Formats: sequence, C-alpha cells, structure tokens
Amino acid sequence: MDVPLPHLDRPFDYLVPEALDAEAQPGVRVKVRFAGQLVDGWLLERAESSAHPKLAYLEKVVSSVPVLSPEVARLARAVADRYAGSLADVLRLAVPPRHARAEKAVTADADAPADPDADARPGGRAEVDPRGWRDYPAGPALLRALTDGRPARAVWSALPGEDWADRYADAVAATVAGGRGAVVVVADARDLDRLDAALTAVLGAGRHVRLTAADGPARRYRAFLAARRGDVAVVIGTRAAMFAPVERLGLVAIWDDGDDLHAEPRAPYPHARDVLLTRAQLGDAAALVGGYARSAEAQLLVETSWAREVVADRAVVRARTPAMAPTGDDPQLARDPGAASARLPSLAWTSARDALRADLPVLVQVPRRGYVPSVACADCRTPARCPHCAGPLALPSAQGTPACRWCGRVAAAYACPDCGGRRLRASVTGARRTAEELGRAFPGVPVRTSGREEVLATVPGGAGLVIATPGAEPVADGGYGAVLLLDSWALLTRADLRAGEEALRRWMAAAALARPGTAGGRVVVVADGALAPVQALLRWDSAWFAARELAERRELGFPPAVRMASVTGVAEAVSDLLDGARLPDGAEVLGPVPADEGRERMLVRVPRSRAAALAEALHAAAGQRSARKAADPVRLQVDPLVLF
DNA sequence: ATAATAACGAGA
DNA sequence: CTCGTTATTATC
Repeated sequence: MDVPLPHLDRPFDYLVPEALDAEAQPGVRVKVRFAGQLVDGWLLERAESSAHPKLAYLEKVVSSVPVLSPEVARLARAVADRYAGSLADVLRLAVPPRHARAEKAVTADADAPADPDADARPGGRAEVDPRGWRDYPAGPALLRALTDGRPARAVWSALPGEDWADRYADAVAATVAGGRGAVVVVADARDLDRLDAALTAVLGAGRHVRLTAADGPARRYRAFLAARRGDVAVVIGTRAAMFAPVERLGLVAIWDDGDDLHAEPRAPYPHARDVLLTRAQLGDAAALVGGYARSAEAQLLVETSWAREVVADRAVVRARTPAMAPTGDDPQLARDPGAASARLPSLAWTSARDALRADLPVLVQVPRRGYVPSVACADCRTPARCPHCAGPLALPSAQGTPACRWCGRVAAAYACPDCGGRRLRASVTGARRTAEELGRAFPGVPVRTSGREEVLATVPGGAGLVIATPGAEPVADGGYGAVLLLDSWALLTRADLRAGEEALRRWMAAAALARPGTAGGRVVVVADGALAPVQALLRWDSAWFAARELAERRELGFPPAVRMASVTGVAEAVSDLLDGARLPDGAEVLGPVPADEGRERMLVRVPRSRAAALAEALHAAAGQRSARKAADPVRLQVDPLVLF
C-alpha cells in the first residue's frame, strides 16, 4: 500500500479479478480501493488463500511491467526496518516515478529483433586487467574474488593521484567477467561522469546505464527499465541508484562514502553506504567502500572484520604523496608584499609562485560560499574587521551579534572605520573574491574558478590558478604543482562531531590531485600542524585518523560505535512518542536540544546489538500515533548525520 | 472517508 | 438485559 502511515506498514490481501489474472504479477504497480478511496500499491506476491474473511478486488494493474524485483522488495523491507521507516517510503526512493512514454519505448524495443550481442553472456567481452590494483597488496586478490563470484568485502584507501574511476571500472569489469552484475554509487554528477567514461573505456558502450535524478524523469526511468529487464548488468549513479535492480548482483561499490550527499534527505533517510552493504549481505554480493579518506563507518567495517582493508604499503604511499607542509595563519603575512596582497600566508604564496614558475597549475581550495558567512559594512561594503585584532567578523546566525573569527571577541557596537556605518551585511568572500585577489597577486596568470554555479571537470596542465570550493576541484592534466588549502579554520571549528573527519576528507580529495613530491608536487595546509586531521593529511594516513575517530566515538557513545536515533517535533509530540515507545533495555534518552522552528529533538542511544529493537520500537510508537491521528508530525531519524 | 466495533446509558 | 446512540478504531 503506497501510504506512508506507519500503522499501515504491512501487506493487505486482495482478490485478483479474472481479467487481471495475467497482468497481476508480483512487482507490478496496482490500484486498490482502500478505506473508501483508490490508492496506489505494490503487488508483493500472489497467494492461494487469505486469512482475511472478506476481500475486495484489485481495481487496476497500472502497468504490467513488474518494476519491483523480488530482491529489491526484500532490500526495501530491510532498509525500512533498519531506519524505523515504512516500506512505502523506501519504495518511493527505490522505484523511480513511472514515465509512460519511456516505458512504451523500452517495451517496443523488446518486441523488435534484438541486437545479436544482446543475449551474449553479460561477462562475454569484459577484460580484467589487475595491473591497476597492483599498488595495493590485497588488490589483485580482490579482483580475482570478484571474477570468481566470491563475496569479498573491501575498504579501499586510494593513493594520492590514483585514478579511482579506472580502479572502479577494473572492479566492475572483473565482476562482469564472472557473469555477475554491479551497482556503483558516487556522490555527485561530476564523479558520475568520470566513472561513466572509465566504464565505457573498459567495458565498451552500452554495457552499463547511469541512474540519476539529474538526467530527468524519462531517461531515468528508461535506464531503470533497462536494468530491470536485464538488458545491462551494471548500473552506476548517484544515491538514487543504490536500489537499482540488477540480476545476479555480484558487487556493490561506493566511492567517497564520507560525502554527505550519500545521505538521502527523504524519509526514512537511508545512507547509500548502509543500503549497499545491506544489499551485499542479503544477496551474497561483494562490497567495495573506497575513498581517499576513510570514514569512521568504514573503519568500523575493518575493525569488526566485516571487511578487509585494501591499502598500499607505507613506502608506496611515501613515494606517491606530494610534499606536505602546514603553515600558521601568518604572523609574517605583512612582510611579503605579494603574499599580503593575496592575503596568503607566505609559505602558501611562495609555493604557488614556484609552481607557476615551473609552468604547473595551482589549486586553491576555499571553503564553500556562505559556509561561515563573514560580514561587511552594509553601506560601503568594507569588510568588517575586529577592532581588537583586525580578524574577520562573522555572524554566528542571521540575527546574532557579530563576533571575531580569530579572537572570538564579540563586536556588539561595531561601526565601520571607513564610513561610520553601523549596519552589516553578509559578504560573499568565497571563491570569487579569492580569485580576484590571487589574480592581482599573480598578474598574467590565467585564473579559473570551479564552484557551485560552474563546476570544472578538468583543467589544462600549464601555469594557471584554479580556485575551487570543496568537492568541485577539477583534475589537472599531469597533476597540480601546488595545492593550497585555505581557511581551514572554517572547516575545523564547526560544532560538529564529524568536523575533523570532514576536513580531512576534503583536504585529501584536493591533495590527491597534486603531483607526487618527487615530481615537484606540494601541498600547503593553512592549519596548526599539531592537530590530528592535519597530521593525518601530512602522513597520508586516514586509516590512523579513522581509528582514532572511532575510538573517540566509542568513548563518547556516538555513532557508528552505537546506534542512535533522533526524534524531532514539537515538544509534546516528541514526549508523546517516546512515552509510548517500548524502548529496548539499556536505551538511553538524551536531550532535549532545540531544533529549528520551535521544535525540539531527543536522541535515543542503544548498543549496536539492540539496533533492530530500537528501530522497531520507534516505528511501532510512530504507528500508535498515526493510528490515533495524532496531529503534530514527528520525524524519526536513525543514525542522523548531524547530531547537535 | 466510512464501516465495523466497542462503550455507554436509558428504559424495560 | 436489550436497544439505540455515540465514540473509537481499523481500513483487505
């Protein structure tokens, strides 16, 4: 039943009229009369009999295409259970909206004579080349396992400079060579394009489809149907692809699992990594979790021996890593006129200058626009600076008092030194501003920006400046001569449990684009070299950092060391739900903490062994509330990404 | 939305 | 105790 109410989260029996008997196959969309009205539903299975005394008839079969495969139905149920959600909610994520024209086109193709290659075994032509993985001692064995159809599980730490898309293509090709299919999920469109190109190069055209909402409803549905019908054995995409139907699934893979784009923002908020791993577990498929940086969740997979790590030896890491150096937020900034005009610490400035002189490109990573909105005079636009230390002022919230980002002093009665204005406005000192300033500091050097509005995939190899926000760094032909990681302050001081992990992830993603130190590549991070995330970057050792991070979360009792759920809503609704929930033994209720729009949030924490019981209890309590039509909505989130 | 069902209270 | 009315709850 396609209604999200938790108390109706179960199958209902209907009679199948004679006329619909042929079409009414498991997996089709149907319409049924329910509580007096027509609602959409899914035909889950046919049965001979029902325990229910009086049944209504199916009203209609919406389309005879069984879009919901048995494997995906089972997965969706498991995901709903894990996240205290309803099957209907998960199915909405799993099966894209029907597009009648696309369906007609695909069905018509089937009647036409097929391409003679089409019924060749899916693995027929793929070639496996293990050489790409030889830098990782466990790599070739992983590929062999994939070809042999063994459910290997790997947590992969990519070397700097690694072409991850090619390595994923190798893994997919190995799986396909073994006659099985694969699902690969990446965070954004740019990563998808890159993987798409790598797969086309290895498998040839037409062997895989891409599944992403960004391609539009028609193409998306068409790709979905192609996968469902078994026309292709490989599906790649953004998180929407995590539920893609693939027959004989042999491999699930996710790249950069720490990217928060992998968390689905719609109920029940499943995370692509979890969905894929659940899928691997249920379907005896192999799993590959990779990134330049390792997430605490991936570390847990390694520490519980659920997965094996695939990492390079330290000697290889050292040989591939660019020369790395931290630098403070600079006392000698003013001494160097070039550096001062670019507002760069002098080490960053000289590194950039040297790279440009060697005719190599330079990447400058600045935190996302509006990340820490800094402020300027509303009248004359002069940036607002701290009266004490001349540090930049920032507004902690839209209505708050401005405070200094360096010394932390509150500047309550701020007056602009230039015009005396007292009103402040948020100023966009993101990528564009930095680009202007750097352009002035290095006259004659081409400056490119890559950010939200326009994301560059690649840049040419010669001297040039590239200013990018995190996640939008273009790949440079031959690698960057220097990578500058600026404004680390903004990343590291976020009041977020994952701030350190996130900073390291972004730094490594940028640093991975630099040339090795032996080829003149250099990375300068403007941060205190004593901080753990900075240490991890300097040593290119995110496994060490992830282990540390996970240990800390164990100590503090935070995910993924424990299972946590958040209950958000108006105060009465939250306490009503929690009062009605039969929480498992050992459950700890924390809070409340204020959430937005006058609502509040409670957290429930249990050991991982009680995770299933917690989700069930919360789902049941939500069911009780919806059954008595409780007015105020409550949002349940299991392992929410942001805790406070 | 609406039909079945439980709950309740008045009248015999 | 039964009947008729109203609140509740489950919805094939």
